[in-house]
Formats: sequence, C-alpha cells, structure tokens
Amino acid sequence: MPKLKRISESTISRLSRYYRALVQLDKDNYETVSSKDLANLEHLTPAQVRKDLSFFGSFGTRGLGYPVRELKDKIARILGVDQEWNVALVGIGNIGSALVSYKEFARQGFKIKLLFDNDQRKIGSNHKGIVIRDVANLTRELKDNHIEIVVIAVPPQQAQAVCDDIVKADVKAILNFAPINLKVPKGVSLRNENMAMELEHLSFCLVNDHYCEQG
Amino acid sequence: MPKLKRISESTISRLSRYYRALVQLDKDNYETVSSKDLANLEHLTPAQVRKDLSFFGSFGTRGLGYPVRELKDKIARILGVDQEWNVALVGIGNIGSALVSYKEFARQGFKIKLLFDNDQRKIGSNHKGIVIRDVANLTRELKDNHIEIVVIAVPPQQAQAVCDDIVKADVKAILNFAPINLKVPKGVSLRNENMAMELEHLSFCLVNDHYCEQG
DNA sequence: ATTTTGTTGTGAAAGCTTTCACAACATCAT
DNA sequence: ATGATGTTGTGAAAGCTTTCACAACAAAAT
Repeated sequence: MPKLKRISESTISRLSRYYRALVQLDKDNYETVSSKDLANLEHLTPAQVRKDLSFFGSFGTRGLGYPVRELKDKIARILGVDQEWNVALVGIGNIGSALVSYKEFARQGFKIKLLFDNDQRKIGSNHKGIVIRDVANLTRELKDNHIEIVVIAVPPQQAQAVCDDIVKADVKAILNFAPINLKVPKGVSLRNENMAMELEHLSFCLVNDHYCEQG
Repeated sequence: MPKLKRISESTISRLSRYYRALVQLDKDNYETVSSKDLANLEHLTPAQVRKDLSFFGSFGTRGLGYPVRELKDKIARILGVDQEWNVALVGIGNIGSALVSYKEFARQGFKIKLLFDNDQRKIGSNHKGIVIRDVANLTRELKDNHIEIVVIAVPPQQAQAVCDDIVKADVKAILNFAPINLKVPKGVSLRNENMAMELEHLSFCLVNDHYCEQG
C-alpha cells in the first residue's frame, strides 16, 4: 500500500506565498535564495520553508540554497498556475462585477469565460465584453464550455441551489463568496471567502486583545 | 501568574459560524439547540462545538442543550458584534466600490464612515453618499473620526505605505485585500483576504486531487 | 422514588503541525 | 588536500487542535 501522506491546508497556502515571493525574486534577478531569506520575506521560519518544500521533493543545494527560477517553475507546476483555467462567475452584483475587472485573476491564468445571473434585466447584456447568461441554464452551459472553476457571488439564499447545479456539471472546484456553508460531495474542492467572518475576527480581537497576541 | 490560555484562530472563526447559525435558529423560533444540532448545521462535530463554547464559559444545560437567544447574545458580545464599529476603506477601485455597497457589513454593525483614494479625479466626489478623501491625509482623518477598523483595497505596491499610515493613527484592526504580506507591529490585528491565493488553492486541488481528499 | 433518556463539560488520548537539531553535503579559502 | 563556513533535508521533540469517552447532571416516564 503506497503511504498517501496528507498535505495540510496551511502548506498549500504557504506554497502560494513562496510562489509570490519567488516571482518577485526572479524579477529582481536573484539566482538563488536560502530558506532563511524566503522565510524572512514571508515572515515564516526557515525550518517551515524547508519542510514544506521537502514534501514535494529536494529542490535545493546544501550550502547554496534554492535556484530561484527553477523553484518558481516547480511550484507553479505544483500549484497548477503554469496553465490556464476556464472560470465561470455566477452572480453579477457588487462583488461579482468587481471580480470580473480584477486583473490579478487573468494574470495568474484564471480566465473568466462565462457570466451568469438570474436578473432578466441583466441577462443578455454585455458586461466588460462578456455576455451575461441565464443561471437557469447553468449546468448545461458549464458542461458545454468546459468550465473547471466556478465562483459563486450570489445572495446566501440562492447559493446552495447554484452550488448543486455546478456540482451536476462535474465542476470540481468552487470559490464561494456567499456567507453560508455550502454542502458539496466528496471530490469537489470548496474554498470560502467570507468577509463578514474576517471582520468579526477583527472585532473579536478589538474586544479581547488579551487572547489575540499577534504581530 | 494567571494562566493565559491562548485561543486558536479556528475557534474564533467557528464562533462566527455558530453565531450565524444561532441568528437563523432564533429567527425560526427555536428555544434551545444541542451541540449535535449546532454541529450538523455547520458540518462540525458536537465535541468541537462544546469545547469551543466551554472556552468562554458554561452556557448550556445538561440534558437540554443551549438556550438559543441567550447563547446568540453571549457570542455576539464575545465577537464584539453587539456594538457598532467605525470603518474606513482605502482604495475605491473595483473591490473597494463593491465593499461600500456590500449590505452584509452594515447589517453586522460595521459602518463605513470614511473613504480614501489617491486619484485626484475621485477625491472630493461622492460615492454612494460618502465623499472620497485624499489618502495623503489618512492618518489625521482616521484619528479625528475615531476609526477603529480599516479596510485596505489598494494595489499591492501601495499597500504597505497605506498600512503604515493606518498604524500611525493607532488603529488596531486591519482587513487587507492586497495580495501582499503586510508587516504590522505587535498589538495590531491583521486579517488577509487573498482571492488569488484561494484560486491557487483550488487549482492545486484540481492538479493534485489525491492530496485534497475533502468533501 | 427510581429508572430511563438525553446532553453538557472536560480530562485524557489521538492526531496533526511546527520547531529543533544535526548529519550530509557543497563551496571556498588556504 | 584540509579546514571553515553555509545550507539543505529530515527524524525526533515539542506544541497545538481535535476527538473520545464518561461522570455529572436535568428532565420525563414509570
């Protein structure tokens, strides 16, 4: 039985941070970087950097550090940002509209291909060059257009129904902005962006600063 | 020496989830709720619910469960959402604009009082009833208006400078949307919303589904 | 009264993540 | 060559979080 080591959520998140740092280091023409430097850039510990990277292989040279360009490319491959992904966005309200214009996405290979809404006044209209489709046809259109990632930006009451339609289209990755816990079957990856929750975390820290020792 | 038990980030996040569930239960006129029910609602375990709550006191009755209304109010107090907070928003671009209109914030007691930008064309103009101020005066205006929480929605290159000005105004809570690791002094709480990172997490799971056993 | 059923609060166990510490190398200076 | 310095990769230790398991209690049934 091949021992399947589970990888922690935090390691994946840190991988994103290493990647961002490496992109910058490469731009600045650094050839190599030590775990210590990389740790300093992202306010982590050298041991953590090494442990995280060692999970995926031995990328460094003892005495020297890691080759910047090579490590960047390796992490890009691991994160899947060396390729393009077809993204659809459901719910063209305040947040949805903002995401369509968010340059960071396209730059990283996440291409917004389809937009959906349930508002008859919006359906059929053009939004930044993309036509808004009827959410009633969500499942079929996601399938037909080979969408791989869907962003949910609808009100919480509609989110689970939308989510179910997305799952029916065999989409395996969902980013949810609705403040609700979506239920997805095993095999579907779900990430939540919950701004209300983050603000509550901050107000908790303001009220209970003795519990929130941080810096 | 009073033993200062540290509270985990995850416990605080779950507290937000319990709160959301309790608000709904209260609306639906439930009088009591068991740790089992609360766990089911948020896809957690009963033991975790009890452990989390026990951190802040004994709120339940053995054999019966927790009184919904009372527990909701207690958690509201703990989270600091039983009061209003003065919020400022820096950077009125795509995301910033969306946040101004985001109803969820105001509903939870987070009142956006000031808007800032560095674009001369925007400064002085009205945005949804709030005048946009010059970010050059950030520190002074935050102080004068007793702002307690600031949201950063500026491009990454400007984020650290903006952050430093916020810290100078003695603001102790910052929500950052810029894809960069901000450095803040001890005593200042910082939360990050990094959408690019969440998408990278999803593409990681698409590429490495064997590591991402979830559901 | 006594038993049955249900649920909390919590110490202990299990599981997971981070940090430590050092052997194993690579490079450079002499 | 040899020694000095620097850095990785990793097993073991420490620390943290979640889950287990059960005594303690409350309410309802008999």
